[in-house]
Amino acid sequence: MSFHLHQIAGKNAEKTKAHNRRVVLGYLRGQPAGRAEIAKASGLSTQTVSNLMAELVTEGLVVPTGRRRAARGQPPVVYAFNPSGAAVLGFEVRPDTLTMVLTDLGGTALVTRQIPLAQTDPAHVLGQMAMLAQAHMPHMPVLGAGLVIPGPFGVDGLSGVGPTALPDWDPAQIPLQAEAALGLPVHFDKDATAAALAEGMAGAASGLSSYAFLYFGTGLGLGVVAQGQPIRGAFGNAGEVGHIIVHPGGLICECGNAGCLEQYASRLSVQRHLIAMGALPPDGTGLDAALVQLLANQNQDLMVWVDTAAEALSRAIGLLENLFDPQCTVLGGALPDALIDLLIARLSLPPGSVARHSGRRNPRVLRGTSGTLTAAFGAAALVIHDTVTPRLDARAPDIAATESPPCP
Amino acid sequence: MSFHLHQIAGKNAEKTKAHNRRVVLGYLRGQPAGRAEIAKASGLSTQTVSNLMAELVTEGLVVPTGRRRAARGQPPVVYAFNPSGAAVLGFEVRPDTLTMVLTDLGGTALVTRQIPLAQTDPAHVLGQMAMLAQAHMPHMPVLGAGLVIPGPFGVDGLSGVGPTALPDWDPAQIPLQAEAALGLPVHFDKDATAAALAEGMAGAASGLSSYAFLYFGTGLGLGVVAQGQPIRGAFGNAGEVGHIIVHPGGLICECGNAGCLEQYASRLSVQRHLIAMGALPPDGTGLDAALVQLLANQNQDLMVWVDTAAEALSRAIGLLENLFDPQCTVLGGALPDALIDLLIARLSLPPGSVARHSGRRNPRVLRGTSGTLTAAFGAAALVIHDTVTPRLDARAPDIAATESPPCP
DNA sequence: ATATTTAAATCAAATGCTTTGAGTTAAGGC
DNA sequence: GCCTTAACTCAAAGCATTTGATTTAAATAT
Repeated sequence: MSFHLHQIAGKNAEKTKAHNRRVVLGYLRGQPAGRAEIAKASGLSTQTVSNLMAELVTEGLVVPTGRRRAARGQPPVVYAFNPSGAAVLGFEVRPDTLTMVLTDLGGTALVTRQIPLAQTDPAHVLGQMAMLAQAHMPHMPVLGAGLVIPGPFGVDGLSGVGPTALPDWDPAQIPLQAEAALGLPVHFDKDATAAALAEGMAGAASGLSSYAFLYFGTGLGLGVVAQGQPIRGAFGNAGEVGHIIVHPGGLICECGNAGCLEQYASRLSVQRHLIAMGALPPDGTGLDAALVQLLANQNQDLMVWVDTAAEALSRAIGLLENLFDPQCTVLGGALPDALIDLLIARLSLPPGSVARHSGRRNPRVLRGTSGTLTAAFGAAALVIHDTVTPRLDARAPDIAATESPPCP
Repeated sequence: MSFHLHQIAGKNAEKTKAHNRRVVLGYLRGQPAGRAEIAKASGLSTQTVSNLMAELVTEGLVVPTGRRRAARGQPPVVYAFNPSGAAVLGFEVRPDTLTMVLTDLGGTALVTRQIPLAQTDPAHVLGQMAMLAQAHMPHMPVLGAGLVIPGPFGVDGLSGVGPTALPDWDPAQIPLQAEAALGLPVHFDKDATAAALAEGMAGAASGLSSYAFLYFGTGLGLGVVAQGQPIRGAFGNAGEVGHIIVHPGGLICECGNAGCLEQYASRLSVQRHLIAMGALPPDGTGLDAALVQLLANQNQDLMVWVDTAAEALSRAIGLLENLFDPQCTVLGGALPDALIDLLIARLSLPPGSVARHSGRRNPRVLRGTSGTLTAAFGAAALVIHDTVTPRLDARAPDIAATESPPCP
């Protein structure tokens, strides 16, 4: 899988059927419904929906839940999406850890495993992944695997440095190698984008078609879903929010900028702050426990950081609102819930934002799924998303096709 | 047309054919090709491509350009996209002016008209539009009309104020009314998004699938195309770049923010600066002529503005790069070419950007189409884009469908 | 109670496109 | 000249959706 949209593929009857299956599944994931309702919503004939439903029931992806007696007429047989009908794998690779989750189609964890990584070369890690997967194969069918790593990919001065560096992980090669190693279709993406999809599937953004997800990993990531589709950009690096400048002339970042958001609002930044204040040992261990503790005590050192971080985040969220016009912005990832809640409470969002819309139905900012497994669940969500969301298929270029013509 | 992606529609044989037509046309718009090549690129059979081509040739959208003798085997008959095969209309409505362009499918102008608007109520303006269209109907088929207005739509404190306000122009109603008035399919969007599509069709971004277009209108707009699709956001307000904060604590903007980009880099900002410097009469007339003149003289007052604007733009472009990961960022719109060139020359882009990518093939920033007709051409581009780009069709909700479930 | 109305679901063609496989045409290479 | 390669065409087959007539089942009216 590459990130450029090379050439959109043509369709035939089979592709059309696959599309319609996704339409039906996607609708049913939102709410249980009878066949006639689905037909009306999708524009398909009831007969077609009947045929598809019969297949989906056979496969176990959908289950009838009895008749609904509502108005006149024969009451419809209501069908519901069956999360237990199949499973998916999600892998998150970080320089020091490999995380695997096995979830059902609802995103509910069946198995979670974390193992430390001594080496980070793809061959070794893929071997570990295959081993883990082998050891936890469920009885239900496994539809595919998601694989996420921290971004950005292939950026001078950003990718090779810092604690998230994974050398030799080429986005163009890895998915194919992973498919070979796992024997499953593999969906590859960066952690924040995947985490955003997870949030849209079962979390705070469920049911939304346009939203932004700020992901606290080591740094700060961003996944944006616009009109139901994740934004990936030309090289899969969209959403590199950690290095947007919120304080011109502010703290120097290793990326070369001054005043990067990540310097003010990230795990690393709070860790550094607490070490400097003597609230954490110099090696920075025990951050999560300390955060919970300090938060409970309303520790002033922490509050100082919260205010600074909230100011920086407010600017960033204002930006995201004006650039992406999301239904809402969600904050989640590897920080304690209570801390994220506090950050949200301390936000002062800029007034000049398209988020102040008369048609708005959602809060501007919400807390999403927290915890260190967020990205791995996101990886699983990549597969689920692919299963239930209609899409435009791309075709890989065959022979030395021009990848992107030069800007004239 | 609404901006929420309500529910994706199912496909049948006819829809499939329409999709495949777009695939073929889209490929041919990039480069002339033989049928076998198109088949290979699209994954369709040669027979299908043959059938589609026969239709497209009959309709005049595609023309054979002779055989290409290349390697062994029977030389392919090469077909080219025929821009003259049909025409499209583009309308731009501003509070004081209605602009219409009639272009061929290559985006080349056949007719351009501007008329002043005394009233801005939709009924009157739609009447004027119908009148203009009527008066300039070409002999070739007209595929549709694009209609653009300045954004944002429905935003408290932004939409109703300032020189771009068009009260009573409801994005949910206008397209339908326009279709009735014109008797053509109408594509509605905000000016900058449409202008971006135009740039991707024939301008600096042609052939690119991910790019950002900064549009100098009265204020400063942004259109973003990601993976071939324009980003519109939940309410069609994505790309409201004028009100992102580039100078925290800087100049007060009427939106309520301090330090908005628009205060530093826009027609209004340079106009205000030149008036303050006495280089322009207090009513601000004659801006364009003055700009050309002052530029030729390397006027110091103007240079001061250019440096300030370039600094603000550099920050904004850095942001866009990190958030959208475009192949390049294009600057265009209602400023003289030479001034845009100078702005680009004076940029100092931040180093911490995913644009510093090893796979990069395009300049980070380019000048695009300038002139006051940019947005109207963009409106026309909406129709052309729709004609040649495969898409996921949405279905309008039928009866009291939940438009967007509340963020839980 | 019984008949009527309304709506869902099924059955059995029919329809629309795409694909397949055999055959034809036109060029380069030996 | 003959073989190979590749593009293209023709006719039949295949796949999935649609259409129109029927059946089923509940709410309402008589």
